[in-house]
Amino acid sequence: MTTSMEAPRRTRIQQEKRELILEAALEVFSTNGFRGSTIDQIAEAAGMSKPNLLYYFRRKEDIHETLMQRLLDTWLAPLRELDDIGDPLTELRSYIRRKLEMARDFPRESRLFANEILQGAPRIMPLLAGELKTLVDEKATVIKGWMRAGKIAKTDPWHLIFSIWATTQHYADFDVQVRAVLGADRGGDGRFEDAARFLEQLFIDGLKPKP
Amino acid sequence: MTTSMEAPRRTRIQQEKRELILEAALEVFSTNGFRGSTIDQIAEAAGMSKPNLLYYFRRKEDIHETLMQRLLDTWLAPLRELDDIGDPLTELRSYIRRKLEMARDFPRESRLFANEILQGAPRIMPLLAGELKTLVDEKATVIKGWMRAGKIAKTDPWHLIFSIWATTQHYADFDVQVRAVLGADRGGDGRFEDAARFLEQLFIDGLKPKP
DNA sequence: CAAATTTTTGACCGATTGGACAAACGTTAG
DNA sequence: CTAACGTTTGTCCAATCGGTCAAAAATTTG
Repeated sequence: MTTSMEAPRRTRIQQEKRELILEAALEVFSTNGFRGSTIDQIAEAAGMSKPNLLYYFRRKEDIHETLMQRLLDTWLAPLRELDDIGDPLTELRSYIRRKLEMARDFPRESRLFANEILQGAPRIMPLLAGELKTLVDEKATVIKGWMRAGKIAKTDPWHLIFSIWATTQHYADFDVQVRAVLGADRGGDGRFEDAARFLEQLFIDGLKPKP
Repeated sequence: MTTSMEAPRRTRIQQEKRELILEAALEVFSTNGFRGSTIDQIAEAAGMSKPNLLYYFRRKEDIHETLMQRLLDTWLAPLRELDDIGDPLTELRSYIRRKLEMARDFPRESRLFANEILQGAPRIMPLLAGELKTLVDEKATVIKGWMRAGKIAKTDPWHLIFSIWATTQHYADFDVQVRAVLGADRGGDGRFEDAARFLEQLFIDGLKPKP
């Protein structure tokens, strides 16, 4: 019984191979951008021939689109968890920590997203002005509530969120630069812990309510 | 007398046309990335034919290289001006303001740079580990001096610089996202002044020496 | 087993790419 | 005027691009 809604209805092989392709495509797209990446590169990284890859994804854009859809869900998860209940400073601290952990653990996803935005977000603009804006506005209201209640210092919630995004994602998107500047001694694995300490001091201490 | 050092020795037309090409290339490269841009696009944006463009720059890479060389000088100028003499908080405040002004006035340059770093900085890696690291280390020492003297609060100078870079450049590199989230009412020209106020509060208030 | 279906491949296509080249054109110095 | 030099263009090329297709190979189903 085929319903009007399109159901995936995928074989075991299809599921596995599609995952393999998406993993390879994430690697390639995140370092070369969409136009800078070729189907051949992705196919080779996935260990299959180009026509075989095109059997699973008919067009190059389809791979990118699937990747972006998945990305946005996991990418915004930390912000979604920012909750009204619970201590404001604790909430913000764990939000910053989670975002920094994502920059550390999923740098390719961060770069893929950065690439898309840098080029004017041609493929996800509607999502930015829709779903994303709604979410940010909602959380900005929560933060504003904390400020009105005197729980944290008064600032612009939107620009606060932007700054948290910018500083945390910087360690994924500009990783080469960070490591080059820090050098061999400080650019090792410890750089994320240093960053975590610094960002906590910058944001959390800075947000403590002023007497 | 032709010296062994290569001297430009350019015609007036050559100078003008090269500028025209570089201006066009900045526009194209910053929005499409290096591999995503074509010589035809640049030639059309510069109002000339492709062979004519290739008369002034033999290879596509030459245009990009020239652009990157110029970029780095102007890009690091604000940090170079960060001076030991003068009030520390004033110095840092004007550094942040200058960086934000550059994000506002030269977003294409910022995106060009971001594109290069995102893709692993294949063409400017030596500069990052050399000239840039030297400059940052030098300024970090200056900042550390201020901290030791009790003029500003103690933090990690390197990550402080990273955060200033990240937050200010965010308004150029992620401009589409910022405007989409802020919406029609707050996403207008005033967003840079809002950002300036927020960043001053975040960094400067946060850096005031603790009693 | 055999038939049906899914997966994989090699060969191929038109379009676009970066770049070469010689010829034509324009400009200027003697 | 004319020879030399600087500039511009049309044409062309090999390589690469995204994508098609029919047929072979592998797998699943009955």
